[in-house]
Amino acid sequence: MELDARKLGILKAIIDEYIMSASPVGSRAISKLEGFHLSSATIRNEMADLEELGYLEQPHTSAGRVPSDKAYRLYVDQMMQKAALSEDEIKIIRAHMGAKLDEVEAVMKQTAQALSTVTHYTAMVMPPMLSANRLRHIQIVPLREGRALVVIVTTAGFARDVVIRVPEDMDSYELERISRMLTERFYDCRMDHIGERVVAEMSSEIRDRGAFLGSIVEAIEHKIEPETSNVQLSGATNMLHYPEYSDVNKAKTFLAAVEGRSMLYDMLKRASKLEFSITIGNENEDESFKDCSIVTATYRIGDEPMGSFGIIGPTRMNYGKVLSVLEFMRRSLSEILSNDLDDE
Amino acid sequence: MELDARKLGILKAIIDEYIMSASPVGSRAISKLEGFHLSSATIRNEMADLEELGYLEQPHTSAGRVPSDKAYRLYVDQMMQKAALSEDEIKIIRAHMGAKLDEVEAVMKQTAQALSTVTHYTAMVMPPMLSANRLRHIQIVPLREGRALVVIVTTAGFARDVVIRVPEDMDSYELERISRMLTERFYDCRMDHIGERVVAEMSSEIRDRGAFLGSIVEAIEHKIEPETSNVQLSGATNMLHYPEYSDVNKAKTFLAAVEGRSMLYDMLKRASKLEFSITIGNENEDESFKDCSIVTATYRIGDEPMGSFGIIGPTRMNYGKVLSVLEFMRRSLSEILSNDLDDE
DNA sequence: GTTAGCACTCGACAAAATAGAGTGCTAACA
DNA sequence: TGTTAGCACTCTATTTTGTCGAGTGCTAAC
Repeated sequence: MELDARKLGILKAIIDEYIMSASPVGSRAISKLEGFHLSSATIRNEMADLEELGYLEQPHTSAGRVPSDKAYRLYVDQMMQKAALSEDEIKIIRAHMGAKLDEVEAVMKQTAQALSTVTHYTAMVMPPMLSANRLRHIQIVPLREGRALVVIVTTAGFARDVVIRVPEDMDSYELERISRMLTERFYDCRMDHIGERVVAEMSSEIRDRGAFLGSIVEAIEHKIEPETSNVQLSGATNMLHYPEYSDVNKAKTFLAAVEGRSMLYDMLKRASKLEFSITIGNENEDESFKDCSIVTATYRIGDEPMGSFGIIGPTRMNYGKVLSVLEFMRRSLSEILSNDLDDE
Repeated sequence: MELDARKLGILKAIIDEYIMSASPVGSRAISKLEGFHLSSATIRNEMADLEELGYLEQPHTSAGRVPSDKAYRLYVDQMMQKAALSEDEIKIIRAHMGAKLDEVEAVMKQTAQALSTVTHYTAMVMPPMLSANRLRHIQIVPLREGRALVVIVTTAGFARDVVIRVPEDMDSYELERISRMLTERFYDCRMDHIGERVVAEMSSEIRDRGAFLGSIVEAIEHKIEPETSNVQLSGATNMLHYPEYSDVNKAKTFLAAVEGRSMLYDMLKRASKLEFSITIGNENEDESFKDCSIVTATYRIGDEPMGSFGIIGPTRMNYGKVLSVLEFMRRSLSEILSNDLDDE
């Protein structure tokens, strides 16, 4: 038995219907649809076949049928059509992304909010990696005895800071001197090259300060990547609208998984290697997302991938719409951030 | 009719019972309690009185009775006894607060987690105000044309940054010069005094740069206060354990109110004027917290109040325990942050 | 002032009845 | 051979009904 055009059509119709209604689809509903001139009995036969092939599932005898993860995968890969954004949706996004984009943090937050508002799902956004940014300034500020704060500023207007230990015998003048030297020497150097260059160029010069320089390099490399707490999350409660989560326990599992944000961080990190990615239900590694689909996109500045963002929704998600939204947002984001970086 | 000792005792027993069980308390349950040698009929009479006085409510004829907000208020003000922390609880807190407290951000996060884990309610923590901190360093780093990043470092190892506009004709040397001058001049100055001192001492000197200095001052004053997004939240999903929130809609309202964190920010801000505060049910201004009680505490460094944190739970909250936990945490926090500031 | 007794109320829960959506199978049809 | 009408059957969701028990308020007696 194979998947001929008619079966495919029926499957698509079932999925579309189920995405709308969230309740099992029966043969009669399909047979009454425009475009099929088949009786419900015929549809029933086809549905039985589709079930045998693993594309449909029956919650119990005599309910309608529900698409399996396998069906969604097929749908996403071959049958789905992208849904253009409506005027209203574009308006909502513009409202969030307009004006005052001075701080990148704010851009990320607005992005997350726009995404969750437009899609009615849960949105997550990871801020840009600093790798492709260039260094503007390093400042080592002595705090209390034995501690200093390293502040690093990059082209895009990011400041990152981290507390390091300093040798007791190092006074504030020396720290200032080192700050100035590092800034001068590595001005406009790509952030992800600083580490090796420091090691290569400087180890010979300041031999007895090796350990100290090491800790600065470590700090820099560590701060290139965003942190868990920087992942913006928005609309987690949107999930409670959906019948899938009317059971409080399911809701709890989902919300708890999302609350820590470290799982989201990992997912976005992994996703940043791809332009777009879709993982459906059981394709998700984590148990708590077995009933969810996760769609992500990666935004770039120039050729460089900078970070990812995505949508988490029920497997019964409006994939077409979500993909369009992500694509739109990907472009806006790249634009906004490039402007921030280059001109204006 | 007045509230004699016996009525008070009965009311306290009812409240204690209801806090434990979450279900309406009947007269028999009370009469069987140690310490009352009264029949259920007598208790019933007293309960009828208490209801008339507004301390008890009846969900419907012939359920037991439930304490009103007024009753909780009385309970908290006069009858409650603090519950000492158990060994286990102290252990949990120590586990969170031990070690690696280099970054204040991390301390705040751990605090929130400790609070929510120990109490099983929702915890919120606001990071310290910078007002009492002293300036360590100001650096103005030119970014693209017409924009610069102001980075401010304070004694406690905080760095705050903000993008400002700079006059087109101002080059990086001048910015460096101004940075150095500001740092030297206001080194060790309290953050909340810098604004006025700049205005008082410097306006005459750099007359034509008034607007520019103004924007720096504004940036500093603005960044003294933490931002909405800095409020740490933990255990929001804990609320779903409680029968009060087994209704998905109630849960949704609560979680949505909490998700934005701006409401929490406002509450904590207001609370930072008091050592401790308890608001019960309807005492909360916001509609979404009408079924909650919120207990907050303010931590200090030396004499200076620095920030607040608190617990949100059902009105039927274990007030005694929560207060003890907050008190304990208030002390730990003050200690940890003082160490961070002063010695080590 | 306290208490035993009693009729009454009301929600929670379980069992039973009903409705309806959907299925699979068979036999007839084109 | 593929399609379809018809029908018996299955299963859930919903409603109805009945029962149980906790709790109350009131009265009368102690």
